[in-house]
Amino acid sequence: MKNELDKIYIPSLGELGTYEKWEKSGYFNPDNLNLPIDAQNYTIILPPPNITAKLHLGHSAMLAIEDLIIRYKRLRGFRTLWLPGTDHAAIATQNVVEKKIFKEQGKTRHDLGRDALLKEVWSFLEKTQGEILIQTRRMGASLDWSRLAFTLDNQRQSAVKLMFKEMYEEGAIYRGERMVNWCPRCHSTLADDEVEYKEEKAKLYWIKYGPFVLATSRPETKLGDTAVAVHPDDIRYQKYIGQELDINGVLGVFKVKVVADKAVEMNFGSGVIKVTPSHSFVDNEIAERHNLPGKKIINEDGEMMANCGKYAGLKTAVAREAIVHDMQEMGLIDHIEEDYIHNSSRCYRCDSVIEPLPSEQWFISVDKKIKRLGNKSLKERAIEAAQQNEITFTPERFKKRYIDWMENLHDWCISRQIWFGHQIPVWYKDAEIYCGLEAPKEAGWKQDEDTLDTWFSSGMWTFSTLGWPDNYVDGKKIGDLAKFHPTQVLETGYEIITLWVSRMIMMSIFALNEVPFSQVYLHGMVLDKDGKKMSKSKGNGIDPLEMIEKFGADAVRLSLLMGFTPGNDSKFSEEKIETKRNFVNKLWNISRFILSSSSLDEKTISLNSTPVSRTLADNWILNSLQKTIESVSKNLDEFNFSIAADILDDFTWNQLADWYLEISKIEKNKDDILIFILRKLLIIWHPFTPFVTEKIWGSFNDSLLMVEKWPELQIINSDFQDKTAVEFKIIQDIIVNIRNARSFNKIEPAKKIQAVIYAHGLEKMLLDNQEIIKNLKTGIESLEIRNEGEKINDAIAITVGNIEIFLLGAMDYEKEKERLLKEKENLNKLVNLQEQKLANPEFVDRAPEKIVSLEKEKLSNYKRDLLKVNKTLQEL
RNA sequence: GGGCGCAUAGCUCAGCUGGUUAGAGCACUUCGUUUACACCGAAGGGGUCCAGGGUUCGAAUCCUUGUGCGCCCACCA
Repeated sequence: MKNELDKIYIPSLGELGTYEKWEKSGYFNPDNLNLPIDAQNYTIILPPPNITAKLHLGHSAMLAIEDLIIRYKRLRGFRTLWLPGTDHAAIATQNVVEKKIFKEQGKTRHDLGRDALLKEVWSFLEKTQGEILIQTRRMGASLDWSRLAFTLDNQRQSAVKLMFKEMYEEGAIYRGERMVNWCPRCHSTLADDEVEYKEEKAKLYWIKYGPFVLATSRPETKLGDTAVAVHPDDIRYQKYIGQELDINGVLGVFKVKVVADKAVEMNFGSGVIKVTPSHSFVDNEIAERHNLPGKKIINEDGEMMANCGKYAGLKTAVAREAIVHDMQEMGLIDHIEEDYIHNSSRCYRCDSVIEPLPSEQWFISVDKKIKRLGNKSLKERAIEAAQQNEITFTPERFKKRYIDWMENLHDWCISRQIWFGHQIPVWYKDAEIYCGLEAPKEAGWKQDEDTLDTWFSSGMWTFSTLGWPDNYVDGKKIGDLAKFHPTQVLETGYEIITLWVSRMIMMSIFALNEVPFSQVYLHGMVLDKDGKKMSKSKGNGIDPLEMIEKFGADAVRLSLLMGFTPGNDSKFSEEKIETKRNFVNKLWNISRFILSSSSLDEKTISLNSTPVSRTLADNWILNSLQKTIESVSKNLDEFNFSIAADILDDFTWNQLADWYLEISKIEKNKDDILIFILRKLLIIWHPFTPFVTEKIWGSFNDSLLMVEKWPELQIINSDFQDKTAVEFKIIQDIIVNIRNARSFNKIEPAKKIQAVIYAHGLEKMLLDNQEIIKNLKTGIESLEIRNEGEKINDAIAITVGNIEIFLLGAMDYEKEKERLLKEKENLNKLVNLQEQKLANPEFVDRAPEKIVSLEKEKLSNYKRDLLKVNKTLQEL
């Protein structure tokens, strides 16, 4: 079969149909690939996008990279699984929906109640999830949709429950009163990374505190103080350490202990701090070290508690004013610093000020020694995995970031006081507590109202999607889990290495005692053209769908793959996509040119074996194709996607299109070679630009390109390879120099000139290629090639190595003189430099011999050229 | 405060373990509608590789200091 191609490639016409063809073929599903039993498996689990909003360009980059890897591996004969899914993103999603409801109906979640709110969330979710899946398909992602998962679907729900239960039974999950970040507005704990810090001005109160004067920004917490602390080395306060002091406060005299702790900085403030163990993280740690009691004085609404006398019931900010007022009357305020700048901690959702509170919460213990992990803790195993390179990072520097973060990890608070998410599978009845997969049968049990941190379920993503726990029987993996876990690569943005990557590693280690992936590849962020983060509120975002409509998915993919190196952010603009669109069109037209040859018949078109090369150019291009295949394969194997694309781009445009196709118009009968190259080229480009390559392939093949075989690395025999490259370079140089000379001398392109070439030993080679030299945009009317001859006056003289070229009939003496003078100057400089270098005994004695001889050769070449130029100049 | 990264052509960036005259795309200048492509072709101009110091026969590349950006973590009483 052979169908004519249109003059310009219009992506929007064919992409949907092409994707449909792929999907219908069933080849996205590894079970349908016709592979030998011993084919290796290759798995990537797609980082599930949040269903809070449509996809942005960051997601597109992720899809482009992962699809590139997967398509490449599929072509190389791996049993590839790329598994799709979405993330319920508990807090984020509930927040979006809450805001929406408040805007539309003026109601809060408490007005609606749990069930009604959840109903709203689910209907919201259905809509955005649909949009996300459409966007993903439009990018060309070859995901196995038959295995689509959601972090909160039924299967994942039962997996999460079991995981919780197992961890609870091992003691890896516990309930306890700990300091948490509490948002009084959302009524929920926040993870450390959900807290944002904002610099702002506040008042700093210097208060009289027994024998001390100390600074505080929160005088109301004085009611909860149980100690003061100083640095152990601070000579000013040595005598107080260990004493118990009576302190005068707004509610009367109370006792504090003086402790010495290194957390206190001597040079900050007065070097004395008050310790409020129940309402400050630092103070809490000090209290733990010194065994100090805590006193809770602020409740979950951010109000002063009953134990605060007349201040009870006041919001903390109000209480602060009142207490400062009273302290001033009592003469307890030394002075007040007005413009004190500090960081206030805020809720990342509602911007409320965070209250650190002791609260009853569920935690994952990262330090507990766990029997099934050989009496190591989750933290130890997770660090070990990176240190011993069970998991490697690209780029490598993120290994350090991961390990540093892991080492400082505190117990992970996994309970959240929101409604959307996995409800904690624990039931209470009076003092009894039950953890299980379902509610106890008897009446009177009440389930814990809290839900789990969203990262708990997404931490299980690599194995919950592969059928854990059903596929894990008596400690043995079966089915998909056995085939596809551990996965090969986790590809994601570097910003969630701590939030997500680390959690997946811990969860997988606990559940399966194996790492979830062997390789972590981290991409950077896609920024706008000014280097700012794209965001909806700033309105600087670029909508991927719009770009796909305009330029095609292939162009969008290429723009995100090229010039994008691992771990580095990339500034992005529409122009970049445009240039890639141009390339896609170029590839289209190259194919169109090759396929439109009238002599192409069915036999040639289906030809798959290496054609015999007949000329130097044939040899050169096949040789070059082979090198390209080799180095593209190597770079893809090493995740150097951008470099691989650059190499391919260079071959396709600068070698094939600019040279070989032009030559093929001169040296005829290259159909077999051209079609051979085209076949290989389409296969290699396919992982980058799947749509256009599949479309072209489909115009002369009945099979699908996506499951073709990657070319063998050795396509031609390697004899004379180097000779070929050198010889063809000479031809190229001759041509370029002639064009150059024409351009410099302003010889009109249409004007035909005569040329005489003295080949000095390369006569035969040049004669073999004289048609090319004559016709390849050099505008030569007659060409004479001889081994040597007399110098021709009245002609533009060019030298290429030993070869002398004279262009007759278009001499402009002034121009030519100018050119030669410039060349002379340049050569003089080079000769000087080179002589200096070679006169340096240290260089000659100590540099490798190869380098020295190379440099010597260079010098003699320069000198020879200089002689020639001088001679010509004289003659002019 | 601790850690990491970046600084190369007007712009966006490549340049791995040091070795021909430092590259690409875009932009710019000149020329060109040759039957694959104007989403094109030919030729060209443009760089003290942030600064200082060091290692080396040789440094954009390695070490060190400084400057200017960016990010991550901790959080200041």
